[in-house]
Amino acid sequence: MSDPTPPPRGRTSTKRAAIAETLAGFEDFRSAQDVHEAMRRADRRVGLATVYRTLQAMVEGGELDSLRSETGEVTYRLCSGSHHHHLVCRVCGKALEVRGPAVETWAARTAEAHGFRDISHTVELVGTCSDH
Amino acid sequence: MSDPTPPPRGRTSTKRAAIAETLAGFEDFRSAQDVHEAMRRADRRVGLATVYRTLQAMVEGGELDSLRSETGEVTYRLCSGSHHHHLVCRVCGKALEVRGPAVETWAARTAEAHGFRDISHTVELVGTCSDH
DNA sequence: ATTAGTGCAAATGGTTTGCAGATGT
DNA sequence: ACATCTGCAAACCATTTGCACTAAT
Repeated sequence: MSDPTPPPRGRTSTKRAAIAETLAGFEDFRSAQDVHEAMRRADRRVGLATVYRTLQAMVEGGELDSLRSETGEVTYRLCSGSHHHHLVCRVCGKALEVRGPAVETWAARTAEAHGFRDISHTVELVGTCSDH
Repeated sequence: MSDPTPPPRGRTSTKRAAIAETLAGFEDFRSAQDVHEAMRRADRRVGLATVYRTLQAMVEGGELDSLRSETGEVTYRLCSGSHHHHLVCRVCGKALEVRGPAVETWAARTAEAHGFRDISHTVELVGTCSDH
């Protein structure tokens, strides 16, 4: 039911490029506020609203992955392509991508067993990495 | 490192009992606002702040399970005891408890393989149930 | 010219907090 | 009495929106 082909974007945007670039400088998930602050410090001022709008658009366009932090803010990171989940360190925030065929299968089967359609799943692992 | 024994509660609270009772009338996860509203309609008025405070206390005391909805609000439900995950209908909100030994194992192994300790995981399945 | 993109400030909406008064022990 | 519990209103804070303005095509 969802359009697999990302709809055409509007005209080329300077800010959007700057935001994407800033995001590229990070390894893990950052909030819109983080991105905005980072750009401010780098003297690449952007309106906070623009950051929010752009980030959302990028997620819809499939360029970004987003997830909700434990405190409830939405965080973003450049998309790596194929479907995967995250293993996040609760101390340093480092996030590793992990793939879990076992989980995908389990999710599909479980959903089907209960008569659910169009299943999507959220799987996040949080732990303390070896550096802590 | 965390105290496994729920710390002693304060004195017996009337409101807390009312809130727990209200929550008992629900099957799936409800937000603090939902609970507050339900109580208002049942003529068991309570301050919204009290609902928030109480709900949080109950989660800490291990009486409630809480999770964040897709829109970011925190939702609560009486704890059912053993560890499990949820299969939620995106249309009616109905939530089924599902157990996934496969997922637990996968989570533990994945974490270990990357040197992570004290792993906890979040797994939520969202789909459309057979009634829709 | 046209229209999408942007900034700013104001509006939202869930959640938290400060504080005075009610309540259980 | 005394500490905890409550309610109310104000404070918070991430996010959204209205609107005038700038810039890409």
